[in-house]
Amino acid sequence: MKKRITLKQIAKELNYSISTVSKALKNSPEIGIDAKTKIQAYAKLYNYKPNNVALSLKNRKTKTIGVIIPEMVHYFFAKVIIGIEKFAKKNGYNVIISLSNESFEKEVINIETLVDGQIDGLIISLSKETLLKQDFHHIHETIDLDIPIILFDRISSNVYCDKVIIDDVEGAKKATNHLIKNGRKSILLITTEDYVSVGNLRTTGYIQALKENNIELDTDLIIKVEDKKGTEEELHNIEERINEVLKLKSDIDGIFAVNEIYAASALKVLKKNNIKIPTEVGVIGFTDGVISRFSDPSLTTVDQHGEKIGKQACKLLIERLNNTNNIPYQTKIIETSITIRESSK
Amino acid sequence: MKKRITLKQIAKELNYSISTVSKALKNSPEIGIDAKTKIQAYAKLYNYKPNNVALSLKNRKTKTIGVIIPEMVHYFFAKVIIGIEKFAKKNGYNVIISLSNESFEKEVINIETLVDGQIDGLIISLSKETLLKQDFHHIHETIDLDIPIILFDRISSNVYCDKVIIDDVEGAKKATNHLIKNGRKSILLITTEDYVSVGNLRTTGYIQALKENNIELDTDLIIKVEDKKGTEEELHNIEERINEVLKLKSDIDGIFAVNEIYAASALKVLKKNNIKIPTEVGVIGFTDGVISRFSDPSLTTVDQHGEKIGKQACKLLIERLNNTNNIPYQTKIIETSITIRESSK
DNA sequence: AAAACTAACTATAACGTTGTAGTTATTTAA
DNA sequence: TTAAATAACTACAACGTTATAGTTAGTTTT
Repeated sequence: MKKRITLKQIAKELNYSISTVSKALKNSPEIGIDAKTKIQAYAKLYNYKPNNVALSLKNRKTKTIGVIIPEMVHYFFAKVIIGIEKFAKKNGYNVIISLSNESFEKEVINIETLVDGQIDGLIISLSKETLLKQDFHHIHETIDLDIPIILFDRISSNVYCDKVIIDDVEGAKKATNHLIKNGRKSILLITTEDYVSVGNLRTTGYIQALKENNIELDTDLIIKVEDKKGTEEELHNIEERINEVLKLKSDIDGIFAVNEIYAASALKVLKKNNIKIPTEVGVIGFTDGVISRFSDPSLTTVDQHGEKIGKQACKLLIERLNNTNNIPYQTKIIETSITIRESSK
Repeated sequence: MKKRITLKQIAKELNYSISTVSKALKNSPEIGIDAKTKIQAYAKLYNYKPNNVALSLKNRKTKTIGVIIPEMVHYFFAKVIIGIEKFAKKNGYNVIISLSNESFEKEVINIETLVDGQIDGLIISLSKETLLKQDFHHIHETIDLDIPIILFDRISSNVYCDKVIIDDVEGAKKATNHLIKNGRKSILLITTEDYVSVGNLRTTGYIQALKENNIELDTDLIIKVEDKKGTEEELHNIEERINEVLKLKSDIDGIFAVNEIYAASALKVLKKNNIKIPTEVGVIGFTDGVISRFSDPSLTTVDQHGEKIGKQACKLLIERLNNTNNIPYQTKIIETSITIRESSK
């Protein structure tokens, strides 16, 4: 009903010019005390708020940050968004969220729509398909348009921009070492195919940890999962493979899974085989999500501190937006930490 | 580097007026074929895209929908957002997401920022604090400003607007009936304090189901949890209370929990007491999330179909945005369904 | 008392678009 | 052959804001 009031209307009503009203509301010294009080009172009464769209047009900035993530139903990404949102709000920025749904095409479309004047900068975690294709033209084009991009977690060394990642190698090493310190020697790794950068790096960390502890690498102890969509049958398939390896290698005393779903699957298979956790086999996952917390036994995990990652990404972006002179690109590494629960001890 | 090109620049470069360029790109019959081809080719070459901010200002609509949810790390809300996002994109709308974090104050601030010209309409699930306070002035003010609001899930009958909900009473009834049909008679209810609307309604459904099956209501079988933030100790507290009741009432053969966290807690306590699931006690939760799917045994749940809710909410909103003549407010009810898993059979 | 200054305003342009209302030539009708 | 019609454009205003550059009237300086 009562539409939002504009400067024009105030000006007309109080018989001042638009400029006077604008300046009075900004408390400019150019304006006399009488006019100021009158205008400010009127504005307050009618709850004047400047129209942000007009401001965006004038200032050529929207004070909005776009975020594109591969999926929503994922503890880690949800946490990252919380971090971004908090930091953004605190600095007067809004956040638009888009989902690529792990699809290259959707990622491209999302970027295009957002770049059409909606946002000042972007924070992106690349989709699996993009990583597989190694096609980053959409990212490059956006950067060329002078719209800064921050990549997090799912990054590529072929893109030059600011990045926020965890040290996946280090995290995986910590996880593996944790199991080794518990006296475990035959550790099963459940990871993804190599094209998923994080899976790849975590595999590397696992291998390094073994080497540093003089444990010989047994490739039969590595399960690489074709990681598409988490359908029921795919899940079943994973369990099947874990089961097979477990039968084949009866001396397995530890399992390191590169995400919590694989870790939960491992728990299930172990329990089905009446293998005691953690006494006979210790299990550790990656990503400290709800599944880990509520599984039985609860899962020891490598915590990625998603909220910190989000905050850092947002910070990098806002810094870049405020600095017209080009600062060199940075890659920030967020420390992981291990949360020890029942599945290992 | 290469900033986005505008109509003005094209006009200057090709020696036409801005209007001509604008019309040529819209394929207006007013413009000659020569000019059209030249202008369109040039625009394509330089990848002209209209500036959305300018369009928003001109059209007084932003083609953006604001969404405010109480929390992000929650399967149900994540699913709702997916539904909203999909439907919005398909209809040329973008989605801005804000988090109220269950706080009344944040909810108010979020609405204020979004309403400042950023969005055409809002989709909101109210925070617990708002529901407790019963203060809806911010919602009313927004509606007064002619900005349509759709409420979902956490609604209030004191607000007049479009709403999308599930039939919580019906869903709880279904759940309770499911247990009863399995021959269970002494069913423990784990619910929230009454001010949380959904908890309240689900309690009602439970009571109704008992009544319809001529089972006498035993209030000792109802645990009402003070539902604040899911801290570790609060969780522990819940488990403690379940344990007590279980000890006290040894004939309990079914448990209905109004969310999946309570259900998971119940599972834990049962297992600790060596009570067989589902043979001795059947368990059913509400919300079909990851916890239910990955728990052991996996949890039977009432599926709220969050994505459908999101889609419906978005549909209602867009319909209202397209219809200037006031249609009466609607409340859409999304059917729940039961997903049967190992915890009941 | 003319020149310089200042206080308190207003006009204008610009951000990028688009729709309406002109303005030219050129062609057609009477 | 003059009026009317048409094709192919351009000018202008408006969306809401702000910064820059005026414009007044009144006050100070000399």
